[in-house]
Amino acid sequence: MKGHPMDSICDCNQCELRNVFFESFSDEDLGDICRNKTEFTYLSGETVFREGDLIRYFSYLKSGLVKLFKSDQAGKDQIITIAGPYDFVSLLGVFSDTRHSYSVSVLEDAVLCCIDIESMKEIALRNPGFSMSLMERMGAASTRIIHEGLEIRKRNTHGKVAYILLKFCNEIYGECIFDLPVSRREIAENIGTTTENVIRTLSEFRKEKLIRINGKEIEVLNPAALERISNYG
Amino acid sequence: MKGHPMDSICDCNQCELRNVFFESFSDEDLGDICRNKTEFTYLSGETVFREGDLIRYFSYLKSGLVKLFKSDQAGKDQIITIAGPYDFVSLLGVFSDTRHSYSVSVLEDAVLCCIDIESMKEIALRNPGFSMSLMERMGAASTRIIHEGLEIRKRNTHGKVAYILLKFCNEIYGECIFDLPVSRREIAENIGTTTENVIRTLSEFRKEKLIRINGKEIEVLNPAALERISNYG
DNA sequence: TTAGTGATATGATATTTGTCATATTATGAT
DNA sequence: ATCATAATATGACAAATATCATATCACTAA
Repeated sequence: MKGHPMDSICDCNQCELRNVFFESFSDEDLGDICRNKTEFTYLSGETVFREGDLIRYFSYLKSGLVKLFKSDQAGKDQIITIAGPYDFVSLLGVFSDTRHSYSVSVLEDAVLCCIDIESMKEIALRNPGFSMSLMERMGAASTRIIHEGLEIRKRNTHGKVAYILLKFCNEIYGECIFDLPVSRREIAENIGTTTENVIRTLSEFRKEKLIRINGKEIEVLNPAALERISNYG
Repeated sequence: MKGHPMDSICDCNQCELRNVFFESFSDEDLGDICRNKTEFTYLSGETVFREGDLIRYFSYLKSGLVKLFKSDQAGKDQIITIAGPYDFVSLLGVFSDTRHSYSVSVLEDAVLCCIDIESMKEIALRNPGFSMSLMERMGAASTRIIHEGLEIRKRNTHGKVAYILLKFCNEIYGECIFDLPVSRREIAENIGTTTENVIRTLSEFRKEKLIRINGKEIEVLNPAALERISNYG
């Protein structure tokens, strides 16, 4: 699946994300980026790229939600992280590898800004301030993923599920009521347990009135108690 | 603990690591690095820096073995990774953060090459090729840590212990017989289980003649079987 | 509509893992 | 040498987790 290039190419000068990623840019460099970028829209369920595909773009998410994941030989997936607006879709390997080391697929309709990787390298090479801020931002993204992995690794199943629910509340949606963008199986693939354990744990949280469940809709009724469980209760 | 600056400052021109980290350097830049770096030696058990300390250096390991770890409020440690020669000690946060987000201590007597962080930033800002190769190398380091975290997350205890033993064989020492540089507790802190489980699992591997144990000395007798267990047997 | 498939849900059970107790061996300090 | 402490080791048991079976529900395709 290739995504759908937008007819109306956005104007990078007006891009609300300019300050986030390209603050140190001159107008010329911004023009360069603008000419060498394509915006792609994807529908929920579509694949952006697969592990092993050639890297063509440096890309970041303007809107929507995607998952980064790896598949093993048995076909089982392992979710690395869920990325939202302002997050990078191409991680650090983008400048050193020729092929993607993970797959990306879309959880909620998404718009990606994709900049031709060779152009990106050229611009970085003649704009050291940009290289530096890129390094800072990509460093922060990697640090976040590493940190999240450690947080998950040290928790038991209850703590893991509480942790991921709070991530949806606090980081992804910013509210205590939301539609889960992933299946129970995907939660399991994210936190490293089985689908049944996720379902069971969610049911237990429901019985204890910590959350309300209606299919994909989740409401966190007692965030403080979930925090306690997440911090190992 | 501050480490012990070497009396004989090495000549970066002669440094065997030059090709690894600073390939794109001009002689002038190399001279700059050389003037702004200090080599520190540390003994096994010493601390290089602690989580929360101000970042003063960009540093990499010339020789020896160190652990990168985080401590929680209860004082329990979690090992992020074990780093060897040619590995970075300062990770990606080094250019964006002011304080270290993890601690580093020494497992085997180590020599660190430490370059003043402000000098490093200046040099990177006027040498975009260097920024780029730095980004590539730090990217590869982060990718390795993320990958290792995923590999650990998906294994059960036997698989985790087999995985870490094979890491010592294949990646750290390059032979099947070696002295464990870490305690059983540290292995547990690395793979996310308890000390008892590590000890028990090692004993089981010994009883099944997969390994030979003599205190810290380990010999892997059946790497193929360990591989099978690591790949989930 | 109906059949088929995948997601959610729950129970039963076996296995794995964590916890607690205890003993022995190393290691380091005085 | 002696003491204290940490590391290693093992058993017993409780708790957590994985596995297997089964049922219902939702959704898609024909």
